[in-house]
Amino acid sequence: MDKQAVTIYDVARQAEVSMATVSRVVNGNPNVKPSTRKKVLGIIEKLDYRPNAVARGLASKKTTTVGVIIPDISNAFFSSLALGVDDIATMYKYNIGLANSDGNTQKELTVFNTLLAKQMDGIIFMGRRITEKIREGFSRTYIPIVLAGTIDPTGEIPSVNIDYRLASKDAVSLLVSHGNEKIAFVSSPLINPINKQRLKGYEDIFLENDHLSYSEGLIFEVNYSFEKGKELAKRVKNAGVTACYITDDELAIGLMDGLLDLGVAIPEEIEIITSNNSVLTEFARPRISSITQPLYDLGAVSMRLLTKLMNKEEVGERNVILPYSIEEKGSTKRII
Amino acid sequence: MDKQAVTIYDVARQAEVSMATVSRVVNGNPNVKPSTRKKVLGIIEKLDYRPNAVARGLASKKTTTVGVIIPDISNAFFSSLALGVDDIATMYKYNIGLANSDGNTQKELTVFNTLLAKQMDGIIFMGRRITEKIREGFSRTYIPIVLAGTIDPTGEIPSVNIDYRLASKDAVSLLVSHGNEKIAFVSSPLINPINKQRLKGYEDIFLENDHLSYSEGLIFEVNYSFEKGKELAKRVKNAGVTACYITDDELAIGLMDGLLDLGVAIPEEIEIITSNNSVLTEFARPRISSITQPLYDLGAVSMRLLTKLMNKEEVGERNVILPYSIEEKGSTKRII
DNA sequence: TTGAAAGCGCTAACAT
DNA sequence: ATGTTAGCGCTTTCAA
Repeated sequence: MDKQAVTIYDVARQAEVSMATVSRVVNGNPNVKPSTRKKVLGIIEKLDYRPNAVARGLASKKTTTVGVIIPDISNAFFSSLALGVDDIATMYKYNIGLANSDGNTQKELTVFNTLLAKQMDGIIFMGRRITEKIREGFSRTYIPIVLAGTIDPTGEIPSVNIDYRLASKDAVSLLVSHGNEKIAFVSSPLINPINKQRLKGYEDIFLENDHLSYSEGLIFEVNYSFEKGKELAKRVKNAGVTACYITDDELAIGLMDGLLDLGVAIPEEIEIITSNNSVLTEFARPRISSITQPLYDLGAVSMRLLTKLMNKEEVGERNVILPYSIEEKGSTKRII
Repeated sequence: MDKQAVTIYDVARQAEVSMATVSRVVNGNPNVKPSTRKKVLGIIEKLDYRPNAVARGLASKKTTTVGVIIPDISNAFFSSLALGVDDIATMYKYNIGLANSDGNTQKELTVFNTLLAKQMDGIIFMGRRITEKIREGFSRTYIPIVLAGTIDPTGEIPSVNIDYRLASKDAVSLLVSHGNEKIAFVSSPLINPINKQRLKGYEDIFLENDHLSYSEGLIFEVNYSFEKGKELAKRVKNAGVTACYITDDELAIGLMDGLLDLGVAIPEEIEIITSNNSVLTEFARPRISSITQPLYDLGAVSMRLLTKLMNKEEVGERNVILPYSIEEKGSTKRII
């Protein structure tokens, strides 16, 4: 049936050597006489033989495939990480087993289990938060797991992130330096530990600036999405804020969109700064000032870390923190 | 080493049945006495046994995973398709083996081959065009392949698309109905068969409208990307066009961005309509009018088609055409 | 440098 | 309804 019915045995027979020898040349084992190697290679070419990775996986207990669990592949933030993961995976000859979790706790667990069943050599996990269930799932296996752009409050699981708290503090600082006194903190669900960190960064500002007063009324918590941001515009406007720090780009674009629809001038009347600097911030008008996270690198470094873990190499810091910066664009005032 | 060292044999022994019986209950084979089934299930639970999918794959010659080849996972167009693919794959109990091809012909072939080596049950291919090399690769295997949002000019390979020619004709028609006479066709590389179709749609307009004259100077061909679109703005403006049809959303946003920077009023001075209606068109200001392609469905239907092919079910049309529509937003004039 | 042979964990006839 | 027994295609000792 399968056109690819050529097995290692066929090659061995035609090359008049044993399977073991064929296996050796395929795997680059040096203990093969050059002349035999050449002969085997010739037959491989002639027969168009390609090793069956499944059989290989069964025999060697390695699949050279890593699972990637992702809340939403169509989200610019996560897909940028995924690109970084894929590139490094390819570089190290790994394939990707992709699983969308919809950010659904139950589904995260399900896909994690099927990924385990498929014998992934390691797992990159992206999620909004680490639930007890998934943590328990993680603890039932020895295969390495790395969190990418995802915080485990306990710090037990290797991860790659930026310092969200410091970054949001810096972002809000910028707004403060522009003279803003009523600054909104617009956040996707605070149950997400990253958002908790960001809120702390926001609160840090009030500790250092006596003339500012913290108010519950300045905290807005909604769901992730363009639409939710848009719906929020009226409330934010009515709160009388002159600036907003926002935890998600889509949310930020939605909010800005809503504000513009309400006739609010940006940045003149309300300044906006967001968190992820995804391409979306470039596409909006005005362009949205943002914390710049190294999205691609977040994914790439996670995958690199995972390769080390899979190879049982020595790794220094298992909770990697990457640098960030603040990029001022059109949605904040340009102070001269 | 592995915490998951439990095999079907362990379960069989403890449940005091044969491996075959365990296999039967795991696979839902009805030929098992309820009481034994219950006993086996109990042991499975107790031992936390999870079937090894690799061994299964080797024995059954089915991996229940499908390969997805994608030019750029971080591109909104493709990642939306990918989401549709993933959802339907999950629904049919398939996993996804993802491979980014960078739109690179050579890499497409490489990843295709590794996907084959990993014994994917089927492949979803997204690309800008089908090269002879990849076609040859396809022809060397019997596993089903479906093109998603990708045209094979020969129509040999099963595919799911919209009627790009008709869609672009409709889009340009709208511009004509608004009184525009100099309408630009701004395209990513025309070597892409989809763009060729679109150009034909654009040309169809001139056949039906005698007062319009086709001119080479109205055709702009650049690379995919926001930046390229932006760079193009001056040339487009200088060409004196009053409207543009654009083949890619990022390109459209870039072009619009560039035009706005040049002080061009949109849609008053130049109307813009694009092709993919990705979320980006919502994020831009003004929002960009667009052909609406059912992105998610393009992926979902492709995957559904692939499941039929993998099951050797009867399929009516192997080259599926999905409906599209035109959505007028802020970048085209609203005629009352 | 090469070969023989024993699995890897499971499925799928074939028997019973 | 259940068990026996070959493999699936490869890696990997262990010998030679």
